Amino acid sequence: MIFTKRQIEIIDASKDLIGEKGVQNLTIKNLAKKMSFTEPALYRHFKDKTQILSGLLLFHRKAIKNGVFKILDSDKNALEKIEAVLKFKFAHIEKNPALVMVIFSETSFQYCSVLSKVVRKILDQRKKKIISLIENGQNEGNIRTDINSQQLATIVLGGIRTTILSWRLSGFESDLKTEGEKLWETLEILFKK
Amino acid sequence: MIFTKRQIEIIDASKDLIGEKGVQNLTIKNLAKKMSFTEPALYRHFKDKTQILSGLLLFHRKAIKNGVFKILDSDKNALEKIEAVLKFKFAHIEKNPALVMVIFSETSFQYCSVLSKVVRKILDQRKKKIISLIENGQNEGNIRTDINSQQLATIVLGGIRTTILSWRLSGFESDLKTEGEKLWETLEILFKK
DNA sequence: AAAAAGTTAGTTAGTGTTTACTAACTTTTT
DNA sequence: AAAAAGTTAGTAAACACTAACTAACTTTTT
Repeated sequence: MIFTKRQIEIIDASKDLIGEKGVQNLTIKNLAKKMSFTEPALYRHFKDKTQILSGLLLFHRKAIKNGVFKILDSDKNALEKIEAVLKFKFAHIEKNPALVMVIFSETSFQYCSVLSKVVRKILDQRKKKIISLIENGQNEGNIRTDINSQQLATIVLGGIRTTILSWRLSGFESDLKTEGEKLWETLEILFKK
Repeated sequence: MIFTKRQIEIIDASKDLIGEKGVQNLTIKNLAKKMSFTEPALYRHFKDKTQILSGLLLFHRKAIKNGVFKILDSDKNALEKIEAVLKFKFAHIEKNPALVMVIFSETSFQYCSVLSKVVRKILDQRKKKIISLIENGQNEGNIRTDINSQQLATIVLGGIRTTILSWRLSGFESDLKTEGEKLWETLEILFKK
């Protein structure tokens, strides 16, 4: 999955369009206008619109993966890693609100098989990663073991989701970073042995 | 907010269409076909498409409200009420999957002010109700007080959200009821004093 | 009680706009 | 000179919605 310069420019413009007015604002026409060239020119770089959107998804997944990888590779304990990942994600999302809109739109993509597969894969991998982190924490003796890792992961993911949703419904005006920190405090208390 | 017979039929048909293939499957054309009459006839009953969708939202909110009201009015303690509300909601959603698709689409509606207001109001009220329930539980001494009600509500809502999302991504094949019960077990352990 | 007037709920036929996308041609880059 | 990246001008399909009309029923007037 290698993108050309222009493709990345287009992906970036798409992200901006979505950030401005949601997924339905990403039309070929608007995209061409934002890129300051004509609609057919876009098709020199992407086969169709779906490829642009899945490009956006994959491009950012790479970025997130890299960030998370560094954290997982560090010598922190599992609980600290979860904390770091959480904070990293909130920071990334605060910088790229458009991403949330795309990921949150599983609904819209549910019947566009290409996109729904991409989204599902991303969500799946994320869940697996959190589960294994929690299991590490349980083995280290930092996380309670009276609730299984799957269920604890549901709580983590849910907390993230709800926090981001509130932020979005506030028109991105509340402070996501602070809310993220509050969430972490709560999770820490709930999870500690 | 009173609906005629026909309006309720149309709302029901809308629900079915959305349930079949998502929100974007709800077009005037499809709706007319499902109702076995022509498109313009729809406009005899609803001013425009937005009114149909917000009708769907409001109609079901009423149903849910009634169900929840009975629970809140019962003589259970707060923790038991939360449990009952949770189970009631999972049951209602399992019966009406289309509803989730609409509510989950805050994204899609974010820039349609009429619908986003309706959705936001629903989510807001729900949150308030849960917060006050949790506070009751804290006063009764059944729910831990070292985490404030707002944060605990985030955890509850998040858990619900994630559970439903998993179910949806599984193509509605996993058993929502069972998953809901598992979630409750977890929440009960986490919340108890 | 009968005619006139109005209402309800449907029809046919169509509008204008937006959508993603394409064929054919031209310019720019290498 | 050839490939890459742009243009103009267009397509077909989908979209929400409307104008004009009508059959069947109800209400009002005489």
